[in-house]
Amino acid sequence: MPNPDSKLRIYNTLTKAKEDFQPLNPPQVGIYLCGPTVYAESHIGHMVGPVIFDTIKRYLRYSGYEPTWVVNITDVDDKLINKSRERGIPVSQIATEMTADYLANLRELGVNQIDYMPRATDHMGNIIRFVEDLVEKGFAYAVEGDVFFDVTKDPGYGQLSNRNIDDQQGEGGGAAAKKRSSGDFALWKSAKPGEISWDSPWGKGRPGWHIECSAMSREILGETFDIHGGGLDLMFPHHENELAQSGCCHGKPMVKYWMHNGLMRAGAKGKVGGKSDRESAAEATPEEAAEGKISRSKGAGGLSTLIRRHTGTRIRFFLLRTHYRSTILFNDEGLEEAGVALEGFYRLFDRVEEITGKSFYDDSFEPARTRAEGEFDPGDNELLKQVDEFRGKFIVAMDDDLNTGLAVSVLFDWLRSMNRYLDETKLASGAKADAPEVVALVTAMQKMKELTDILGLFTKVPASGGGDEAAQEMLDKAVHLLIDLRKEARERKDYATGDTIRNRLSEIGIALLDKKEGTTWEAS
RNA sequence: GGCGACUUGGCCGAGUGGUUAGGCACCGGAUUGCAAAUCCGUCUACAGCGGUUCGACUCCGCUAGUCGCCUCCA
Repeated sequence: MPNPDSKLRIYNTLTKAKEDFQPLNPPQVGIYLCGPTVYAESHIGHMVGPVIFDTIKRYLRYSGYEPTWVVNITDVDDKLINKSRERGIPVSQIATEMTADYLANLRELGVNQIDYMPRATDHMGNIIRFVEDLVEKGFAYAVEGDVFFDVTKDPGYGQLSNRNIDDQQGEGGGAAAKKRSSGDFALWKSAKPGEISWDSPWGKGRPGWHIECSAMSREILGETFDIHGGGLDLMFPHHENELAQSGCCHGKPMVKYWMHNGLMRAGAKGKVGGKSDRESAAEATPEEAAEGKISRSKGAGGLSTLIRRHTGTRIRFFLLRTHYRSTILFNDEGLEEAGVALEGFYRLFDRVEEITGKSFYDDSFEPARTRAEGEFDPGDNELLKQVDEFRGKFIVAMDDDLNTGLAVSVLFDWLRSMNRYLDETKLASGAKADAPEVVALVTAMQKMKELTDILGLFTKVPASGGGDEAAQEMLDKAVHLLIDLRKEARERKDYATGDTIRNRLSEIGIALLDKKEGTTWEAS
């Protein structure tokens, strides 16, 4: 065993219970997360899965495992085809653009742990083989160029989402008439004239929605792997169908642990439920009220804009403050507050850097990379005893189904403890590096870094005052403050002061322009 | 109609059968030339009604409300 101390427990959607995490082939852990269909720009809801799984992978490695994480890109499907028709450009171009957008957003949020990002269109042969296999084994049938999965052949069908085929509302659509039973779903869809297509034993066509995940996960992670994740909305039909396809094709379970993250809701202020909701709903703008659940079809705003305004770190922190399985109510005030909360850490890191000369944002503190390596003896140092306790609490929280919210609260206690220590020891910038107080401080921060690295927080220097827009606004206000001071000085004929302000600003690269209607400024 | 999740203090959000979550905001104090920051402290809780129990916010039931999925939304 890589780490006999690991007591990680994970909530498994399939069994609806928290289970001890036991990988199939330790120390290896295979993780597959359903990625986006790249037909439009991503919104914040698309980041919940990536951020939590990025954290899960970091934590698994910290716990001594060797995780491999796959996120697929679905780059061919009906919505892409529609978009292509709308915009008059090829499907591939839309996919390329939107994939780039998605990747840029991931990068901003510090999601950098993905090992493979397979694209459906790169796995066509693989997908077709999978469908052929299912047909041969009698789980699927071809009708006029389409191939459907026969849900009646799978006695376990519905186990993940706990549904009964007979209870389901029927489905319309042109393909319905071809199906043996209404619950059957498409594995392969025949191409209409002019549509993007690939050759197959059933004629020209494209894959159905779910099959690409079954084919690609098998290719990279094997017929059975450890963790499969995605948003709660994918549980049915997407994951149910994947599970059915792969299970029937291989005669064994596809996945050991199914993990589903909660969905975001666009947020009016107030509670999600309860009495106050009626009022808060009334306060919401019609746009907000109509939005409800964030989804592409309802037009949630571009994520890149949000990142520019709030920074990726802030958004990541905001997501990690809540447990991954709960609904996150998302609004601007929430992000704003997350930013305020984060400030406290930035100030601590500044204080510490003053004293030690070490930056928290790089690897200056040389944190341990695994839990085993990070074990240490605090001796009878009061600070380090506390640190050891915080570290233990943090790990317990993470072991309990990735309770990042609780883990973050430990960080806040830790923060206070560090500030208290700095207040009491009165350490300042001249402190000797080998002074016992400084040595303890460095150790404490090293431990903190060890854990914040798991959450992927504080890995880069914070942009001052938030994103670009916020910084611009702040700069503008600051310059106007100086303009006002200069005006007051000139009004009492203190031209020396007035000119000093203008000249000094000019040296910085800010030109003041005196006009009839007042003074403005521009970057020179 | 079927399946499922949820309801914690001004707001956001953890958690537990009897013991301080945490954050933001507020208030009091320490510190500070003033302010900020920091520290200390206080104050607002577990939707309603029943039941189990020595004891429930935590378990069970009912009621009310909110939310999600039910063929292509992460």
